[in-house]
Amino acid sequence: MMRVMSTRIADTIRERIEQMIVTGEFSDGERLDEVKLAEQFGVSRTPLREAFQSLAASGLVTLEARRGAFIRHPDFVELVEMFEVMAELEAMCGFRAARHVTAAQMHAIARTIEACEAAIAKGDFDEYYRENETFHHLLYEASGNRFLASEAARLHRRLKPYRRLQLRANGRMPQSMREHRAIYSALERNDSKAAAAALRTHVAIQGERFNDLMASYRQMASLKTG
Amino acid sequence: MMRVMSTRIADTIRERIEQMIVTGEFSDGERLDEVKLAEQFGVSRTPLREAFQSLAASGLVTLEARRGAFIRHPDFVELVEMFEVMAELEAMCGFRAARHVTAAQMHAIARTIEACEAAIAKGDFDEYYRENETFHHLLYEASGNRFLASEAARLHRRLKPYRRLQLRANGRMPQSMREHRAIYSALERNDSKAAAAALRTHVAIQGERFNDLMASYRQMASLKTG
DNA sequence: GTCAAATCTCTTGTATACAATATTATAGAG
DNA sequence: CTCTATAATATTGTATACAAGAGATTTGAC
Repeated sequence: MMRVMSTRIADTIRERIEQMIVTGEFSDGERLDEVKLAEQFGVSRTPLREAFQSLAASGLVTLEARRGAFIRHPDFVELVEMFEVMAELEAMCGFRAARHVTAAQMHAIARTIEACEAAIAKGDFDEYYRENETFHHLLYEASGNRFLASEAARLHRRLKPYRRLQLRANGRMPQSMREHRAIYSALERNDSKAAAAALRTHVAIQGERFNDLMASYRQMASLKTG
Repeated sequence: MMRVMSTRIADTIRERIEQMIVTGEFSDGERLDEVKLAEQFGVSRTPLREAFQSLAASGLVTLEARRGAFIRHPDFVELVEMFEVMAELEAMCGFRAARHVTAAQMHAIARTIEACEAAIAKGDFDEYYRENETFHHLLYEASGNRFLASEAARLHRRLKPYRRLQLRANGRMPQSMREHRAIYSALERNDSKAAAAALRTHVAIQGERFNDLMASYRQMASLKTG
């Protein structure tokens, strides 16, 4: 889980631009100016172009030949689609985890659930987000399918900013915690179908959650164009 | 489906290297020599490095900081894992397609099935592979979830060389065709669960198919080290 | 005043030069 | 002979220079 420190400028730049994108510093469709950004970061265009490619690979920007890199915020429909796939991937993780999870993994999962609840009690949002992420990553690992785990983690990461807004938008945390416990319980009983169903519910956008996301999306949209 | 012609050297290089990787011209773990390849292709290192990044994004090579780009053939376990995820993604496509598929899409799917059968009758393998790919891509589109479709297509593409070997290894084509018809039938009846199940069976590696893949993998492995 | 064509500028794509790090070879000590 | 430290070499990472295409602007015709 610990990131290895890289001395590559391109990687650093990539992270900084990603942060800027995620915090809504660019509007949708905006072109990323190579020379301006290079100047701003005090580097040449070379590492910037590498960063652009990397960002394009994770879908945050699109590269158009001889036109440049353009910010690509998912529209609302795409966002729903992405959450739908995320739900299914997590369900798959849960399904498999119910059979493959080890005692040590169950212990670690239990610990993050408690840490989440403690964070809520303290009102420490950042702590909650961190522990929540750990919870999900542990689940991916517990699937026993490392490729699945990496794909799930990739999409999870991509959805991070939207999930965060969604949760912050209203007091969904207690409900989310109950779902965590339901997932844990299903794993404990080695009930694959229940685990899959619990995770699908936990992640999917349906009912009021749909409205929550829409609200948070509008909020982001207003940031973007502002 | 038609690829737009790009004049970027980097893109051309990327495709050529990908082709070389896929046809087993590099051994697993082999380092791709920037200067040698640049010379070989008659270009500078710049577009080569871009191609490396792109290849890394699709998982064909891994980039190690200040060490270079290394060929990353999936080992057998990883391959099975990837097919497992592919099966689930296709099942998801089928599940959704059973509800969303249009008459025009059904027509197009029927046409590719017939084209597949005609290709088998003619003994035209390349034709079969092309039509089979179209069949699956049509299914992805029919899911009505464009993000899902793009993710499925991405993984499908990544698995292409292995699927090809697997099919060629033995006379699985007739069975595969029966499964295509079963999928079509499920879609026609708007039976989501049946469509999902049929696709899971079609793609998943289980029973004898496991042995087929293992055999073809050994074949590739011998190519790689040879 | 509007439209089209040509030119000019700006931006990306590629090549090359330079810097910094990893790998290998070599020399020396034990 | 082996192990370690140091130097030499090779390779990647970054900067800069150059080439080429896209977009903007100006000029001209109608």
